[in-house]
Amino acid sequence: MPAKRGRYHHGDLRSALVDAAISVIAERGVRGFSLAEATRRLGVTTAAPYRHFTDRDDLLAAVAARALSVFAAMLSDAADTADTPAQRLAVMAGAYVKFAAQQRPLFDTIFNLGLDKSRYPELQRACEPVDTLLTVVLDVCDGDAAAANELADAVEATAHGYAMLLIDGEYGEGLDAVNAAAAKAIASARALIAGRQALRPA
Amino acid sequence: MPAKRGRYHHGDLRSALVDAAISVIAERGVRGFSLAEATRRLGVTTAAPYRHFTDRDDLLAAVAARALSVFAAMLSDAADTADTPAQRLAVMAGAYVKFAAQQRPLFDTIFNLGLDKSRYPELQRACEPVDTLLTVVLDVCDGDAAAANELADAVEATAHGYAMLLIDGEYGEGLDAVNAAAAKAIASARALIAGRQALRPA
DNA sequence: GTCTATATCCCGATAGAC
DNA sequence: GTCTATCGGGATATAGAC
Repeated sequence: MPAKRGRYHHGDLRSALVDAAISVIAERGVRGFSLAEATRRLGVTTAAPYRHFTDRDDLLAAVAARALSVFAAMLSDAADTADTPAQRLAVMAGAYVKFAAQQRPLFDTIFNLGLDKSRYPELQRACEPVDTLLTVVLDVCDGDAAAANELADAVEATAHGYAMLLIDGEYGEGLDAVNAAAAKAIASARALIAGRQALRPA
Repeated sequence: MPAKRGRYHHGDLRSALVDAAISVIAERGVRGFSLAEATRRLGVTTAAPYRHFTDRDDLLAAVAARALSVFAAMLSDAADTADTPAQRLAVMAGAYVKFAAQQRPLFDTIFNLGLDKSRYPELQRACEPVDTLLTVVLDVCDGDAAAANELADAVEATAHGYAMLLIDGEYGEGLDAVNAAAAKAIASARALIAGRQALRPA
């Protein structure tokens, strides 16, 4: 690794661009992102990225893929702190909300960018670990896979809703709002588990 | 009403701009909206809107306000089809999801535009009817206002999550996906009501 | 693998005429 | 209340040199 600093001529511009994109998104929001600004921060020209990405969206897809792996790791870590499947599902709901708040640029890149996921198979693959994690509920439902999916969907939707409303400012700003929303997501997950009979189509 | 058509010189450009904005958003997405495109569709120049709105965001806030009134009406209509408070809450969750799908430009303007709601008091007021509607759960919770708020929050978050994931394409496209998501939101609302004991901080 | 230079396009906003 | 004209800004993307 030569690593001549100061002017990304050292061969890892691709990865550096992903980092730069994240910091641009962090400061200007996901819809304030521009490729030009990212290159400016790295001291390269606007033409440089086109060696590594076909276009602007291609770079953003790479950002989303990285974001998904961080997301999956966070959910996984949370799950490891619990001992029962029901507890695992509940704490993952809390972690989901905290991820949205603590890693907002990443969360926004995944969910608020609106890129055609179908066009980036890389993203489809990156989603799988997250889906897999939520399947811990299988035990809760006595091995009924269909019931487990309904429950996992419901908890995911609830966590997602709290996350979105939180970053939208509906619960206020600051750490207290984050903790409150996460606690509500956990409590809701428990309520869904308790009332899961009602989830079945009957 | 003079109503000289053909070139909005008839005095209702303000309202026409709101309509045009909605159709632009419908076709290009909420982040593809531009003031210039809206004026183009009306056959007026880009300078014209500034008689009626201070800037681009001011117009979008007007769109959001109209969207919120449509939203509240839809929730209200749904509530009227049910007889018990619990049923009312559940069908509103379903209507929430359907609104997102059927009036997507309006839904996106409310929730996916990311405008500073604090800066537009007009919007704060437009939100109140929606919040009020969700308070029907007071009866379900035996008059316990705190418990009712928790439950209303949980149902709102769940409906919001299903709505967002639906329009994100997580459940597929088409009418079937919409109906399935709405049904899930209703079932989840019932499950939350059934398991509401778990919502209390304990 | 990056740079220089450029082509092309779009946007929001304002000043002043009518 | 709308138009004409324009300013100033920023974006993506490509061609060709090094």
